[in-house]
Amino acid sequence: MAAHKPYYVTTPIYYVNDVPHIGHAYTTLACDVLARFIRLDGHPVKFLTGTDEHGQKVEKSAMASGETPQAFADRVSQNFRDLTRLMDYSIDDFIRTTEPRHVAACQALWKALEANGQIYLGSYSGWYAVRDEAFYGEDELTVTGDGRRIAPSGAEVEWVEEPSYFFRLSEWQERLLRFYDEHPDFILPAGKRNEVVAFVKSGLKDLSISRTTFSWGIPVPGDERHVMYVWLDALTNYVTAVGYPETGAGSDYAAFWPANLHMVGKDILRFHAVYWPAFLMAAGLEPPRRVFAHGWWTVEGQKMSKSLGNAIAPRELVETYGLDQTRYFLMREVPFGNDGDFSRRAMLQRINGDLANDYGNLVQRVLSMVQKNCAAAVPTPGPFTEADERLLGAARALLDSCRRELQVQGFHRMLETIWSVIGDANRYVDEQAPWALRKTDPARMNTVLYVLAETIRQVAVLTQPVMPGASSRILDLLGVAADERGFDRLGDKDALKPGTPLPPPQGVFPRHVEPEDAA
RNA sequence: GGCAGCGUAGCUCAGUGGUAGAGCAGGGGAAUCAUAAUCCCUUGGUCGGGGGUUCAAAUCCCUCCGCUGCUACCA
Repeated sequence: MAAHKPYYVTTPIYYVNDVPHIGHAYTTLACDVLARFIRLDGHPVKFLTGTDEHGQKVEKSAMASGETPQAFADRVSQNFRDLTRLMDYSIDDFIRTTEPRHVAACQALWKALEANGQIYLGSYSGWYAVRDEAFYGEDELTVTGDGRRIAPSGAEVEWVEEPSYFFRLSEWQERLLRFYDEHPDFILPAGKRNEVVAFVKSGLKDLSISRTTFSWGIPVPGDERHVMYVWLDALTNYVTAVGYPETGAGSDYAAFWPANLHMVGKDILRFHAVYWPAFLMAAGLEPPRRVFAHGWWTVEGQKMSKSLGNAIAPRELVETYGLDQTRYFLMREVPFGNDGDFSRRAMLQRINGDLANDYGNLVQRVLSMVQKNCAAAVPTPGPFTEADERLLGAARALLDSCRRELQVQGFHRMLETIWSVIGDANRYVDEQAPWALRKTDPARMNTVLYVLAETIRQVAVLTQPVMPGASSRILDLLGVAADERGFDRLGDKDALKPGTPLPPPQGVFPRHVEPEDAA
């Protein structure tokens, strides 16, 4: 396979009406881990996130706070940029749907659809809830005593009828089904795929793709009374960012499209797995290679909600537990794709058990012995025993297993695999008892400590995508230069060099003690 | 209502025909290099209930109970 195949991964663009919470942080984190992993594996990566800034809700929120929609969007979009810095996301681009490049791309895509006969003017009517920006079916509504109609969400609806452009989605049903069939891993996890297929099989209706009831959006080319439907606008960001409509040889589009992965929350799967590929195919463009729908977090067993006020701010987590710890927990605690629960107890278990005790203490106990007994330098190994080879072999096998897991977004299994080697290493320390060898067989002690240090190097290189800060400190402690930390250095020929001077070890993963307990 | 999925040790989950598993939690022990961390041993499950197929079922079929998701234009 091409060794330097480019990889393009995207987060959804976040709606500026929201305040960033753990859910946003989670989606982007998963992409970041993937992006970092693939870069370390030697591929060019484009990692995109951004904000979705159009729509009636934004218009209304802006008005309510006495701002122009643009000023409002500027202000709130910044919250998501700040999240990038807080979480140390290695993004390559941050797109905003109000940027000129995006307006141009949307209008170009619209024209392409129009030129292909995929758009027609009709009219849309139905019960509409302004608050929800959504139409509801007659059967979904309840009528109050005074004759008002209320949507399931509690919002009042009104009858509206407006001219609207439609996309011929109904014509794409068979093509989509064939596409799902030919690309069985297009939608992950598999359960979600089945839902989407069932939905498409149940029949597709044409999709209203323009609105006239508000103006904060991208004007429809040639009919400026209409603005584009928010999803057509929003989804297009993925091609905007690779320079669409410039698609020629040498363009970013040519290099990175189709995207390898759109990471999304399970609530917006349909837009990405049905409408988006249909839009693209209808415009003569290639659909993305994969859409992964991940699950939601609950907090201490309860659903996150505004009314409960229990949404977790990423900043609070990072300040309380540390960035690497937070990133590790989110990627390790829950099988990726499932819903999961965030609890203080589980967090502490991961921080103290997995990080402080297993990983951190392994590094500390090994490097302390090296510091004291090997003149503060990488020791010189003698011949390797079977046990030595076994541990080194397990460590060297990690890269392949990690690759395999990440190919299907198995973040938790990747970490599980790495931790099995950390467990092997701790057992090996106990079995070999280098503290006893110090007196009986110093040469053998050197070999044991070398094997351990090299195992830790392998592990630390591989934990970089999840915990960039801590992994980097561990590699510093091992005397590995900053430019020697790619996956291409995991082989034997780049193993630790005996004699390399090492700094005094410092704890990398402190135990977390509850402030109440400490007092 | 329809379609799909799930229900396995206290907790989170793996296991899809061949003598019930992991991590954490609980109990006992060893060691002392290390962030009192580590290592070993161990308690614990009639695999949601019932019926069936099979030499053999957590695993296949039927049925019942419970839970969840999807069932179009809300990020």
